Amino acid sequence: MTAATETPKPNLLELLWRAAPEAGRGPRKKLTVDEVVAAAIGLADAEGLEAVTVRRLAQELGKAPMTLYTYVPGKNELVALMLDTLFERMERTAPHGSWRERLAAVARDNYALYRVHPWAAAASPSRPPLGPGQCAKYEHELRALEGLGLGDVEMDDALTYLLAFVRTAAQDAAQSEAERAASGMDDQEWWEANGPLLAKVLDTERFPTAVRVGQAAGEAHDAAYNAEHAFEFGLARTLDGLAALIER
Amino acid sequence: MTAATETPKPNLLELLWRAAPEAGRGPRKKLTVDEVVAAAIGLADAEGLEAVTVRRLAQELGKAPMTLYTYVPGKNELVALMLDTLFERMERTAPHGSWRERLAAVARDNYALYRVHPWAAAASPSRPPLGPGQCAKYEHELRALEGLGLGDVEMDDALTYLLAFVRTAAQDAAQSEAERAASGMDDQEWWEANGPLLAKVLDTERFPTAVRVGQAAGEAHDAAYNAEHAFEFGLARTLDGLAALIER
DNA sequence: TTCGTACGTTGTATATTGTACAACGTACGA
DNA sequence: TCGTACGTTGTACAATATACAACGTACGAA
Repeated sequence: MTAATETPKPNLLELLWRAAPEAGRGPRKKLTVDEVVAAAIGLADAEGLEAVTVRRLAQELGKAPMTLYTYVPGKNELVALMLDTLFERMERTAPHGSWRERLAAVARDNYALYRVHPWAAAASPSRPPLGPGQCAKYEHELRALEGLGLGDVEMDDALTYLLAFVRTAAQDAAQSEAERAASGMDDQEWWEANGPLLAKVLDTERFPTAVRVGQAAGEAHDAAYNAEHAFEFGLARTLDGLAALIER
Repeated sequence: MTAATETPKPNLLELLWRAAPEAGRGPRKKLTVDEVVAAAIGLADAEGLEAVTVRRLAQELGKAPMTLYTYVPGKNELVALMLDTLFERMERTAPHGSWRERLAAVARDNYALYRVHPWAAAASPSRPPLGPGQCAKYEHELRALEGLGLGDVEMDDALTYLLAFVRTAAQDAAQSEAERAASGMDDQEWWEANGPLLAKVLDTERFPTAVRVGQAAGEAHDAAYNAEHAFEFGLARTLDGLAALIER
């Protein structure tokens, strides 16, 4: 019952800021948190986040699975670290031009990040933990909104709104790709398989507008859902929406 | 090698439209797909989607786990059915007023759905499978966009954009609540635990804007992240953004 | 220099998950 | 009436995160 020998789990924040008290006695660590996180990111990039299991990652690093728990308290914390590392590394276009150009650049930087690391869109929460990467990102992105006459709270609201749009757009794009890949059917095969039933069931009496618009949308985009188009359309709308706030 | 006795797995679309050919011989089924789906929805509402396991759901229905696979080919299909059922049942405010009021009503109906069934926001893809519920929903929502001078493709784009916003807002709200509940810390406890480190690490030299704006935002909302505020702010922006398209 | 102990490493083990497979029995159609 | 298609279910398996304890390393005090 002696509480003296308790080794408290490192906090997520301490981990993010690499503020863990370094060990004294015992064997030297043969890895670093950064190496573990980098390996996890590489694995996720190559094979998706679902391939990042403790076993697999350990194997990739030439260690036993349980070893990783010395570096990271659990898998959730690992993912948080992966994300913050991405945020730290990501491209930050130097701000210039009108506020609209500056915000568009912020949006495109984020979208590019998520397109290169599709797993990140799904993993990233609306309010990421305050790691160094996230803070640097927040600082940079807020600067695109300075000097526009917005209050501090409005600046945060506007940025959160913009980033949520981008994250969702990227998430939808990645998911749509993943579904296509998983089904193993291209569009034509899908229609051959499901067309007859749909034709029977989608009568224009019950769903006149839906059938008309759905068909038009389907034909306009080469796939059933064209992610890039949705992003461009949404970005324009989002900036228009912010214009109503900024230029009021 | 006789292919005559193959019982092909029922297609997801067939399942959604309840178009499966009813069985002839053999014992009578003691449940229906709808009962299974309804039980799953109830379970998810009460204890979250992660509580909906095959074993648990079977127990709830007084059956052996594997029995469920007679009604549903797998868990993915079950979730799709749960969602479509929600869409079928959901409130659809009768359209009236300006286009802005009509679209706001669509957004609020969706938001209300996701707030009552928080698991649905996370589970629902950007393009849900074309079940009867989804079709009825699509038809109803498109009508709020008719007669505004938009092309068919633009109508679909605009609706997709609006719905993605609502889904994300609801998702973020649910996630923020879940995290709060999971951590078991209220805001004060969190600050007591993490404040000292943050104070050390967030120096105003590196992150001047971030610290200033972050503090203002944190104080403005009673919690670190106020979901309802984000929804109202975002809805206004989203409608403003669509206004630029509609009233051009 | 020595030696106790804190701590890194790892093998084993457990509780959960989705679902494949085969046995069993029911009730329809010939 | 009876064969067989199909609903039901027990058992089984692979994969997950991670708890626990054994083992050995190397630091810090003697």
